[in-house]
Amino acid sequence: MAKKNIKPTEKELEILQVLWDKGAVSVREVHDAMGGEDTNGYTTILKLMQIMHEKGLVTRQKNGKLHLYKAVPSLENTRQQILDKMINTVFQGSAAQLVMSALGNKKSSKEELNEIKKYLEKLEGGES
Amino acid sequence: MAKKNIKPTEKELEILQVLWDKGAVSVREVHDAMGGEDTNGYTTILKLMQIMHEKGLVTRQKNGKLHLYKAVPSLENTRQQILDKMINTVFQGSAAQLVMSALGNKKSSKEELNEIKKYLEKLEGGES
DNA sequence: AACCATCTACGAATTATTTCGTAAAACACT
DNA sequence: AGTGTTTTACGAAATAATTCGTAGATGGTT
Repeated sequence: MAKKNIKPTEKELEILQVLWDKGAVSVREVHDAMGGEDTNGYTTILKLMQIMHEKGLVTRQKNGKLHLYKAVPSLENTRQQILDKMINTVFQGSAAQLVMSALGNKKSSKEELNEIKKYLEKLEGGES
Repeated sequence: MAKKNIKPTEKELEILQVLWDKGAVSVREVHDAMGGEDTNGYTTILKLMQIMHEKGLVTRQKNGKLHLYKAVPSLENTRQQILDKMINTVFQGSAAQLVMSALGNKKSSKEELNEIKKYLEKLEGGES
């Protein structure tokens, strides 16, 4: 059992978003990216990120006075993780149902739909 | 503002699953369906359902000694709700990305893939 | 060195969620 | 009416997640 697979909380996910987007950043940058003091207190974000560090959700590195944080789990893994769970708890184990719900809902652009179609064909080609 | 859109918690979602599946059922039925006393204490489920009633997530009706509960939010609505949120928080607003992640991950059966393809074509046909 | 702005550490309050024990009510059956 | 089983009501404990205040550390600037 190599992977611990710690499940990020809601707020932690928001922070991970920023880290995935920006790479190695300071608490302040995250705080700003999330909407600044109007949205969350600075020390709130700081604390959260410290907790994430304890949990192993992020690594950090000193840079002068401040710490630069990086996400540990990958965006892809985390997506899979969350998708799997959602498929099981809300879509009765059927990825297809989820897909159709997702498409029916958001009016995706033609390009997006085409992209998906291509993707589907590739998938079908790959499986005998 | 007609809809309140109360967000069910994790456990509440599990209960809603059962209600969507079975219609109008007693606490005991839900409790059983969720794995019985090994999984959750009876009064835990009861309490949860009482809270859900307060929140308006379920309605209930007396039937002799017991209450029969029904889900208020629809399965479809709830799915959309959760999907939307997930698309925004983890898939950068792109339903297509979610779809492809979902398909790449779970090896869906050929039938499922075909179903999706048909669905896609219908969608494309519908939009000029 | 003294000062200032910014950052970290940390404890603790607050809020949300889940779990459970206990007691009273409801009904069925003698 | 009395007993037993099942259900409800309710309070409160246990746990998890979020928020914030305060103090001390750090580095830059004069």
